[in-house]
Amino acid sequence: MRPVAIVGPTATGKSALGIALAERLGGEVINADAMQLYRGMDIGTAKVTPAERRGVPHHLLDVLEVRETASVAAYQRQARAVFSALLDAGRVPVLVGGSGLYVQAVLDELDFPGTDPGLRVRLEGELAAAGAPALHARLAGLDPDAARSILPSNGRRIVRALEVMELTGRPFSATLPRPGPARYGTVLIGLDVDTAELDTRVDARVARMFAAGLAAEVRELENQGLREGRTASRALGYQQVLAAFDGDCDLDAAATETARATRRFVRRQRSWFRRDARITWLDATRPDLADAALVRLSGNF
RNA sequence: GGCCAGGUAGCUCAGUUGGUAUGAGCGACCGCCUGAAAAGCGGUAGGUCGGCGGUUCGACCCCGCCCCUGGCCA
Repeated sequence: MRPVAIVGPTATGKSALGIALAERLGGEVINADAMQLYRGMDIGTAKVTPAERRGVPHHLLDVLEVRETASVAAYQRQARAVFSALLDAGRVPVLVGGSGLYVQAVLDELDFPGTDPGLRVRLEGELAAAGAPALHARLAGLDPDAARSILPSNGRRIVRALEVMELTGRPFSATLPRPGPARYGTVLIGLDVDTAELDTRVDARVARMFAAGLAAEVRELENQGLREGRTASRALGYQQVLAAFDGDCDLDAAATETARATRRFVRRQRSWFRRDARITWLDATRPDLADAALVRLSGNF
């Protein structure tokens, strides 16, 4: 049986489908959601509870502390190691998540040429001092191709391009993911829901998170260094609750803002996944969802 | 009832000493995406400038009346 990846915007039921498929295929779930890597970020990331997992093993959940910075490259190494181990053991890998780059890092031929914290700090200092356009001009002199594909205002990507060049001595020249088949013969299934309906689901889900004690969860994580966490402190819901703790707004406003930001995130997830022609899309509201997904997996449709 | 302030983009507001609104931020829509990706970056569409009259070559801007909102006084 070929591995399967379940992708798509948030709040469409990817986790539940992943568990259902794993049960029926003799598989195990591998998380491909950047924020669910964090230990303690449960309510706000809608992480499946042990009970909901129904005994299906889940990998790459709770592997980072909130003060640690997430990294696609590190994730890629770990996820591929799990994939290989499962395949060796005759288990079916079920990759589930909404972080497009993370999914791609596992399934496509992406190489990450390394990083250097000291160099990073230096370049970010230069970015702060000179501004993005100045660094972009330098990039244009070193690697015109890269400069053309990165906007002069996008400081972050400019810094990364310069870092790679200083590190490797070669042009950054972003190698676009080849439009080939996915690694391991993985079948990609996309879940989506009509926009108006999904927006309603998002609103309901955010309300549920706040009612379930998201604020208390954030308070606890704050004690564990959430504010120093470069990645975790930016997570939807967490970011907004921290702002409320700072007195910028009350918790109701934080909830409203979280819902709004999540809707925007859904749009961005769609625009990322839409361009991947390998994905077979299913309407997440159909009652026979798991069966429909299984049909795609066996290739008889 | 009287006085004052205000009514400009979906929202909060700039602005025009009368000459086709360079409007801004947020939102919306669309897109980009290689060690922070629930991040980061960009593009586009939105306005009969509260209504009706008047003055003027020309009014969002001046005048009159009216409507609405907030405040103060009775």
